[in-house]
This record gives sequence, C-alpha cells and structure tokens, in this order.
Amino acid sequence: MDDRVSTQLLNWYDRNARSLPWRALPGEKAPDPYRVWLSEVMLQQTTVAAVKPYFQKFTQKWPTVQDLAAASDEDVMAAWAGLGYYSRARNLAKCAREVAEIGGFPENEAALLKLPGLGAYTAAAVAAIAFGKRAVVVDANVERVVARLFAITEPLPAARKVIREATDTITPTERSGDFAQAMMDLGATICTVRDPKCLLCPLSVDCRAKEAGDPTELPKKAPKKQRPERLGRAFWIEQNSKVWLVRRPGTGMLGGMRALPDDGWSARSDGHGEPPLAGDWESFGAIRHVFTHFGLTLELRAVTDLAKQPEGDGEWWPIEQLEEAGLPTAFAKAASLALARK
DNA sequence: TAAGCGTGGAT
DNA sequence: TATCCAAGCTT
Repeated sequence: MDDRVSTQLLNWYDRNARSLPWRALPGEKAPDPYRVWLSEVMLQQTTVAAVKPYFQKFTQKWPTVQDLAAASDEDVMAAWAGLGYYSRARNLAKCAREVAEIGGFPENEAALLKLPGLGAYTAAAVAAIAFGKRAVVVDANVERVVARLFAITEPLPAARKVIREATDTITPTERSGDFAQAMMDLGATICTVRDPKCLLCPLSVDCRAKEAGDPTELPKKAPKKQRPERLGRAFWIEQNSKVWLVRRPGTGMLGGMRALPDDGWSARSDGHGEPPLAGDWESFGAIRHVFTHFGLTLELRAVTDLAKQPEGDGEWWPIEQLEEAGLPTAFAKAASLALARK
C-alpha cells in the first residue's frame, strides 16, 4: 500500500495545497531556500497564523540571508519579540552568518543538521522542500497521521522511532518535499487532533485507526505533569519620559531580550522581591502570564522620583516608543499597566 | 532521556 | 477559566 498512500496523498495535495507565503505556487520552480529555512524555523512549535505576520516582516526587512546575516542581534531579537522560544532568534542570526560565510545553504540533510537551530525535522524539511532531496520529514502532524494510518498504539514520545520508520516506508523518492507538506496539510486540515474529517481523507481506505473505530484515540501520549506557579516582580523606573530597560543574559529564559528589571523569578522559583535600587516604590498592580513550564503572577512596582541612577547594563528607553523595544509578552503586559496610568 | 524553553488560538 | 496544542531544538 506504500505507493498508493503517496500517490493518493500527492493527488490530493495537487488539488488542496494551502496557499502560504513561503510556498512556491503550483508550477513555480522550487521556493527560495532562505524563505523555506526562515519559515521552518518560525513554524517550530508555532501556528501558521502566528507566523504569517512575522514572516512578512522579516522578509521585508531582510530579503536575503545575506541581509539577515548583516543585521545586529539586537534588531533580530526585537523583530522576533512576541513569537516565543527566543533561542530560535539567537540561532537564526548565528545560522544566517554561517550560511552567508559559506556562500549559501548546504543542500544535503547531514550538512543542514549541523547548522544552529536546525534539528532532525528542520534539516529534513529544508533538504526536501528547498532542494528536492528525499528526506523523511516527521513533525507533530506526521506523527499523528502515521500513528493513525498504521495504528501505532505505543505512546509518544517512545513511539517516535517506530513512527519514523513507518514514515520512511511511505515517503516517495520523487516529490518528497511535496509529500512532506501534503502530510502536514493533511494533519492540519483533515487528520486533526479532534474531529478528524475522515470522509474527506484521501488515505481513509488505508487507515487502520479508522478501521479500528476511533482515530482520535491515537497517537497516545504520556501524561504530562502539572504546571507550578511562581510569583515575581518587575520594576518600572521612569525619568524624563523614559523607562529603564535591561538586556537579559544571552541564554536561559527570554535570553537576549530587552526587558524590565526584575527580581529573579525566571532563574529560581519565586523572585526575591527586592527592587534594584532604593526609592519610594509604588504598586502598579499585577499581570498573569503562562509559560510552558510555569504560570507567573508578575507584580509591577514603580518609582518615578529617583534618588540615584540605576546601575549596570541597561538603557533609558523613550516610553513613547516602547513598542519598538521588543519586550517579550510578560513584560509587555506589565508595561501596559504603567502605560494605563497615563 | 528529560527538562527547559513562549505564545496565542481553539475548545 | 483551564487545558491542550502547534511545521522542535538544545543540553
């Protein structure tokens, strides 16, 4: 049934492919590797809807990988603000410089895998989509489709190896990039987590989960542990219509991003509560934000009458232009508390 | 292998 | 409101 699966799927894709900004239109030549790579990195654990405006912004600002390679870390991080998983932005800039240095993207999967920010999925996807290489592309969509197609009942993540092997058996030699995108489109629009549209599925004839009854039972997943809660404080230090912003350390939580000074909630459990300098601090309320591995209540404390200047690595930022600072969402929410007071 | 790492939309 | 989840990578 292997050939039938890929044939059916590619026929379906020819009629139903989603039109996306980083895709070549049907009949066009292969898409620009830079755009493929950029979109794939942005799409890591991120929805198509969230990526679209960022992809537009980045390709407008930096039309080629050479342009991106020439950009400062600061500008790249600020442009990425709000998209999440900020190590992607750090690696994006690093990768662009490596690629520009060697004169273009490597075309084979093994070489792509060595670039920063490209793991098994992204290296395979770029090799297949941008360079027409046969590669076994497995993302969360493919995991779901394949687990159902082959009725693989072992829970994730342990099932990854078996799922990859099964995907290998149905990946065609020709058009493996289209095949990968077709699998992802199918997973996103037909073979969905809840309420799969089996009546519209080009693979339903071969689907063992459908045959067994309820495809939504697959893939099984290991239970996840509950999310702890933390309490932290951010500090609004204002003077002459400017606010004091710091640059967070290059690695770890929100690494490399501009931020309000805080009391260390990201590096420990609760923050220590101590403001960065002495003064007459006032409470501006609190916001709530949920990260992947903990929930945060973030109190905002403010001082506008400075006894002495803040010290260390930071900058006075015009409050009128706070949008352009590129604050990650938790701090952007906190800042909105201060702005609401004006 | 498991944990750390964001965010917003859907349900 | 709470939970789940998305075109995963790094250490």
